[in-house]
Amino acid sequence: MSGKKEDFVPIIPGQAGMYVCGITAYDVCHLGHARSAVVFDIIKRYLRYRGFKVTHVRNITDIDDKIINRAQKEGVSYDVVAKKYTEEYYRDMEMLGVSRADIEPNATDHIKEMIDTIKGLIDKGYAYPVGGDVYFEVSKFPDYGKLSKKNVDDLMAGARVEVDERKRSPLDFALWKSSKEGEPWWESPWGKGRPGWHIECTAMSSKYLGESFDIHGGGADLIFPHHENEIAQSEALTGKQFVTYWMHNGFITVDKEKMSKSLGNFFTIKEILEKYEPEVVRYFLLTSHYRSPIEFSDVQLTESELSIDRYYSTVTRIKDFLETAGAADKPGAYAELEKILSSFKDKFHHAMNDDFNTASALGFIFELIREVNKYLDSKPSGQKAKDVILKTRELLAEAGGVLNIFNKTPEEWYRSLMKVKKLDLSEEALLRRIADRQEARVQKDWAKADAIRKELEEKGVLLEDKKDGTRWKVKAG
RNA sequence: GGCGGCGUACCCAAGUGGCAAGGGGGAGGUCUGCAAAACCUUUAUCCAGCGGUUCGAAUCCGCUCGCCGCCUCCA
Repeated sequence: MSGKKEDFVPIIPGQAGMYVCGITAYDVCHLGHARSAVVFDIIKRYLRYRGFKVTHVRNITDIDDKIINRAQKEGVSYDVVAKKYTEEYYRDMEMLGVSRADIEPNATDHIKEMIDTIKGLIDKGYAYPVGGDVYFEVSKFPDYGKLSKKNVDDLMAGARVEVDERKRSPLDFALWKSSKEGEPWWESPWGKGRPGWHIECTAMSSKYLGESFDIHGGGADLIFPHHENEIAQSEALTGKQFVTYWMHNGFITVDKEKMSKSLGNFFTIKEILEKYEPEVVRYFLLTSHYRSPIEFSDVQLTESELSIDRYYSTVTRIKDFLETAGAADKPGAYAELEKILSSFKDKFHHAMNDDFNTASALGFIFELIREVNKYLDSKPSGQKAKDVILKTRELLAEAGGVLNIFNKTPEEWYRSLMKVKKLDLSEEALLRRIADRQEARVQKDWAKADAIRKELEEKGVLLEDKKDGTRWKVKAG
């Protein structure tokens, strides 16, 4: 609300109530929807990791003009459309490692709560019915505009031509809309109709999180009017502060412009997952701070893929080391690595405590990656060396766990890459060629060995000769 | 027009007034049958520009330029 970073002080110590605006289920989701979901998934995971008991509510708007339009176009009932795209949404989110919210309410399951809320607002004089509609009277709520930092006069000056002359002011917004012929409807004290968009969040958040709660999130485009209107409705009704912390994620851009339905410059999650591994997409979304705009491009996705590959290459080295390390007590120069290890958690927490700075947190992860590689290059052995490496693995897993990335085995990562890159090569055929090449290498037939390596590289597989055999990986990037 | 944000190397990107993280790329090197991976060195005397505050500013203030967003449905 202050527009600045603030320390998190929950209403109930140790707990956090978080409401995040989900989607309107009228079409498939694009990357922008994914960003919002991933960002708040991380926020929830981190708060839990730090010991907060988080109640996460994420709504689905399943009744609205766009849904009705789509249903009419397709000649089906509105709930068929809503159900279809809700399912698509959950499928996309699961791919991206977004966990389910604790409560995922649909608007249409809360018509009664909404009607009660609207009745309350009318009783208190903040809303008025006209015909079958009910509007919220903005002029009755003096704080209107406090979140978006707009003032009512400016809004009035900029108001577009108003079609509905029954409204007392162009700024007044609908709490309840009477239904037109052929539209879905619910019975209400004002006749047959359906709820306005903003009221569901007020009714459902108070039902599940109380009249006042800690965090309310969503995309930056929801600040006005959606969240402003929620504040007006909620605080008018209860007289209490609605939300302590408002958090809004920035946009995905394409050629610097906001990715959006209306501009038509969007990429659906499904399209992107045709070309990129889901973890790549999630990682990409974490490489910038959540409030900054992030430019969507193949170059950036490819770099993300390379970064992840670097991570898994190191995991492979760690695994190889732990399996083959000798007993000879030669711990080598571990001081530097130990230094990084001992400060890693603090740095990671510090980054995440600072408004969930995932980009900075990733930086620390790669700093640790470099140090452990350096240490492994020194060819250490013995128990001390193993302990240090085990500690490294544990810390990497912990950080990756919070961000819900880096949690595959390298084998899973390469198989997944193989699939998404549609390699014209089965794992069996690949292993056969590696065996062929090994034979050639034993014969010191370097020409043949190199030819096989080249052949596989052209198919998208890279070979790395190690002391005890050859490793393969799918060429990233 | 009102309100808000952004501008850091070849690209992406973090940066809480005190020697400019991290990733990708480039150049050189170590290792290797040759590679790859990994590591090392190097690639911003400087953070859009100009002023100001300060012992000290990418970080605070002012102005200028450029880009973007919200003000209408929108993650």
